[in-house]
Amino acid sequence: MDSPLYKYIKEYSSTPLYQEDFDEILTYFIPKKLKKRSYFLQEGEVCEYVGFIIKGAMREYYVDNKNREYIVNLYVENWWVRNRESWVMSTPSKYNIDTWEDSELILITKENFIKLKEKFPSFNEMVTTMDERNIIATQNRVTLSISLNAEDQYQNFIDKHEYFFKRFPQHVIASYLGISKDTLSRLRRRMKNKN
Amino acid sequence: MDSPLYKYIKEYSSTPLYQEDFDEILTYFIPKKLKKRSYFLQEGEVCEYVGFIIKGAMREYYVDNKNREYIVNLYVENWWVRNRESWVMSTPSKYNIDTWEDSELILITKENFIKLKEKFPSFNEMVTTMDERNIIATQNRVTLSISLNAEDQYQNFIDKHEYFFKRFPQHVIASYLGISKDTLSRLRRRMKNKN
DNA sequence: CGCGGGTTTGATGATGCTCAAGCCCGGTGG
DNA sequence: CCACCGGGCTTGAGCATCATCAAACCCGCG
Repeated sequence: MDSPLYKYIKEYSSTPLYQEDFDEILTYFIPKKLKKRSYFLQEGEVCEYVGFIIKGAMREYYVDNKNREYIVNLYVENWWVRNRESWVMSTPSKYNIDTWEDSELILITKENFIKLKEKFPSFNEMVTTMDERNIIATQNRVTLSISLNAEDQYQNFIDKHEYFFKRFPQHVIASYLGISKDTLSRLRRRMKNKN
Repeated sequence: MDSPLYKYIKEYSSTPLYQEDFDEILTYFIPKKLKKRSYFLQEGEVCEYVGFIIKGAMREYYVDNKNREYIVNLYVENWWVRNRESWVMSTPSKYNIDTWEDSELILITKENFIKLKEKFPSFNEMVTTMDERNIIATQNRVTLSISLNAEDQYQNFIDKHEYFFKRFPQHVIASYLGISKDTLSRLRRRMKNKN
């Protein structure tokens, strides 16, 4: 089986998963293609679906009252995408999610997602693992943001997230790190001169 | 039943929980008292237990190579405490967790924690809810840290976390917010003058 | 050739840090 | 009862870092 989702479940769960079970799992998903720069979720909408990214790149961002954009998450192939708060609470999203490249996803509703967790132990285990990793990664991001300066944050980003680094332009990465594109450009020059 | 844990499970799960089941759940926990300023977890140790705080206040912090402390999490009554990364991965913790007040906890090992999730649906649901809230809260913290200046972060902290505000001194809150105690002191004066 | 998106650069200013000193206050021991 | 101590908070001077804004540049593409 060469479905990316199948591989993903195998990787993040130790419970066996039979072919026919996976086939059933797949029936709960809806394929969806999104052209570059189209919304997966817009501020004010309730996030009804979780998406699994087969192909593409996406970003999640927040717009403040001065119309500044802050990119809070980036997503590429084999990532789950949703706004957690809106999805869990069924409240209007404070964030936007859109595609940075043409993308292919498979979508599933919250109800079906929960159903799959109850019915298939391997699916459930995969979700637990994924959530745990999410918690660890986000916590790490907080720690880095309060303990590192701009340059060290950027260096750490390059080291740990090459898969993002190759896919998004500098000003997107700057926003993700909470620094201005100008500062990022300058510190890149400084770093280049050092080596 | 007036056990704080019982109330907690009821609050964070919609599945019924029978008295005798809860009694069984409790047998998996180990009571533990910790005097003020003693460690729950020290850097380098593997986090073997999750603790549920019955009484007390704790902090989790990171020490960098210049010996600066960065407080990354605060905990009070009715919170679960652990270092997630060390607990999940069974790797040496990069963080310290200690008590800020005399505290009473009940502890449970990872194996037993997983056992309870499998055996008691209400326990499992409570854990899911708790993890989801954790993800939402931490994500929010990231968003705030990249989009707000020091003053607005502090104001937001006061508004959203009075239960921490009352329990920890200023310099601890400053560290939690990623700003220096001096800056916090100054912006408090500025804010006072405004009103 | 011109356009658009992305990056660089300079000038300037705001924000927050560092370090050292002093203050306040509650607790303790003589 | 007073002196002292320690923890926490405040304050000032000087400095480092980073943001802002505007302009220029670069390059791929229609």
